[in-house]
Amino acid sequence: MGELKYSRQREALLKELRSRRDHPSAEMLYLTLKKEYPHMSLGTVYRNLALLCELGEIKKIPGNDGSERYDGFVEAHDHFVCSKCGKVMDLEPTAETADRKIKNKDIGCIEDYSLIYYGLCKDCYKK
Amino acid sequence: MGELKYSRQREALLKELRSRRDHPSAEMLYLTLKKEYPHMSLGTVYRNLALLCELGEIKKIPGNDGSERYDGFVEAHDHFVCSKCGKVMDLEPTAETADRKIKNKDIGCIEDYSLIYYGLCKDCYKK
DNA sequence: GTCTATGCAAAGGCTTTGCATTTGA
DNA sequence: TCAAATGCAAAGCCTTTGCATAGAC
Repeated sequence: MGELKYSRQREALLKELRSRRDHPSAEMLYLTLKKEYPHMSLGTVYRNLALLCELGEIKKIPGNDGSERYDGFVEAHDHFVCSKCGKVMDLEPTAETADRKIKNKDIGCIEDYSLIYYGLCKDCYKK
Repeated sequence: MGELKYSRQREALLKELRSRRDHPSAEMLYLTLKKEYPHMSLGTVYRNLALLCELGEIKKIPGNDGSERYDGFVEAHDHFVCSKCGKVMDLEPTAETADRKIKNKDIGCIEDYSLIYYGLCKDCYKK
């Protein structure tokens, strides 16, 4: 693989993702960034999201509506996804889960984990 | 919504899913069922998978390769997904995770959860 | 100058949907 | 008989890719 060159778009994307905790989709990010960079393309957003994931700068979360969500915070934490409105919220990590080690035993080597709770968020629960 | 009518295809689909623990995708199921029911269509597989999920008979697991995987066993348990070959394996549920209750507090109402570990399976780890 | 990143649009892959027909009760 | 389920194909949606151009070093 080649060298990594600076790109204004990539910097803006990472900055945007680090500034919000609402776990946006690629398109949500695209729409936001388009305001500042009118020529920004969706392809560039996807390419940089994939790159940033590989670099470990961000994380991908499977959304409930067919699109992937992105999280600019990589410290261990869990998520809650509202089945009705699709909102994604952060939860404190559970110690037991984070500590589980099965390296080289039954499974192989665990590198990461994703714990997602599903249900109705406060707002949707009321209705 | 209307009544639920018996369908040979749906029964075969559920039976197939209950008979294996490899968490197949819709297409994998389709290919298997096509042997017994040559006219089986992918659309029918998808429609019945969605229906069985709603009924709580099966569960959907976000795959690592862009396609969803299906699990015919709904008792609480966790999963391990190999980042290399895409294989999905079962893991014992972690008590702490399963017990977490946040109903009506910070979040809303938790109805379900999905805990997925990522890494390299035994086979892929060796290489 | 050279290689990476971008913009744009087309292509891909998985899933959903429309509609005429078949099937279960 | 009549709504539900199916088969088939077309349409949808999100994401990836090809290619010419712009930008970083």
